[in-house]
Amino acid sequence: MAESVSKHDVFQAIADPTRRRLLRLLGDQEMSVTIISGHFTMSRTAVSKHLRVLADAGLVKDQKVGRETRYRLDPEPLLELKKWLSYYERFWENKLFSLKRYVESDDPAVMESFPPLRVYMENEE
Amino acid sequence: MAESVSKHDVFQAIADPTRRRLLRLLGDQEMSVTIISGHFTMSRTAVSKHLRVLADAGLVKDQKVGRETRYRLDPEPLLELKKWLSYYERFWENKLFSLKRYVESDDPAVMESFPPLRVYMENEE
DNA sequence: AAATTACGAAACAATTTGGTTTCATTTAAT
DNA sequence: ATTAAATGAAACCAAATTGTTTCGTAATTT
Repeated sequence: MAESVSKHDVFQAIADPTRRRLLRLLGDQEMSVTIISGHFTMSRTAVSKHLRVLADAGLVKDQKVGRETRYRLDPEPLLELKKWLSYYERFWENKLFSLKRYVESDDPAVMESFPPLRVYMENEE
Repeated sequence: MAESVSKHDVFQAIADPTRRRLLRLLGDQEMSVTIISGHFTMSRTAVSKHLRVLADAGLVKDQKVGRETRYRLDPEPLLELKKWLSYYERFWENKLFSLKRYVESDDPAVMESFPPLRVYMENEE
């Protein structure tokens, strides 16, 4: 299961809004480059380059069929993102959730569910 | 709950590996700019600019304390990412999970759990 | 066989990004 | 009152990003 080191990483790949639109589009259906670029105002070549970035990140796969190249979504690399995000779950669970309760409750006792404020330390790590 | 339109979006903000390291660092503890930049080889000013990008995306909050500026994580904007990602859950649940079962099972009957291949249509949307 | 279609490569340009060094300002320490 | 520390703003630079147009090539139609 060796993760091949891709030229572009997922974080980089999804940073661009056009590429996020592409992923959505290809989630519905496999499509040729010309059909895909019909959904955008930019040139076909520009779309093609975005597809290349997505392919380098492993987010899409391409397949030659006759003279056309069809792209389809491969969501697998998004698992890395999911994993990265999961680290921050605890912050939502602790801080934000209790904050929401506090804001919505009007009950000062709820304040106790807050974790103590962190102390600023000079020598961390 | 009007989402203020931030100058930088979350996707953009987390695209840079340095900024992802910053988020991790600030998750542990609130810190001053000097202390933070002590964790990086680049200049303090460079780190400061990364912090600015994160702040523009709402991912960190800053607070002036005397002559120093302390930054802390604000994970809330990551919920947008989580929401975006959730769209792709169905793909993992369908395609990948069944693929994994297929690959690992050696049982050709498992093949039936695959959804039919999508037909290429000229006129979508 | 000739024309058309689908596509990527290449060269180019504008803008953004990610870094630097220098400088001014505010606050704290001596 | 000076000096030192903490920081952001500004000017600058190299490289990457995002787009364009032009061209060549392979496959399909006519």
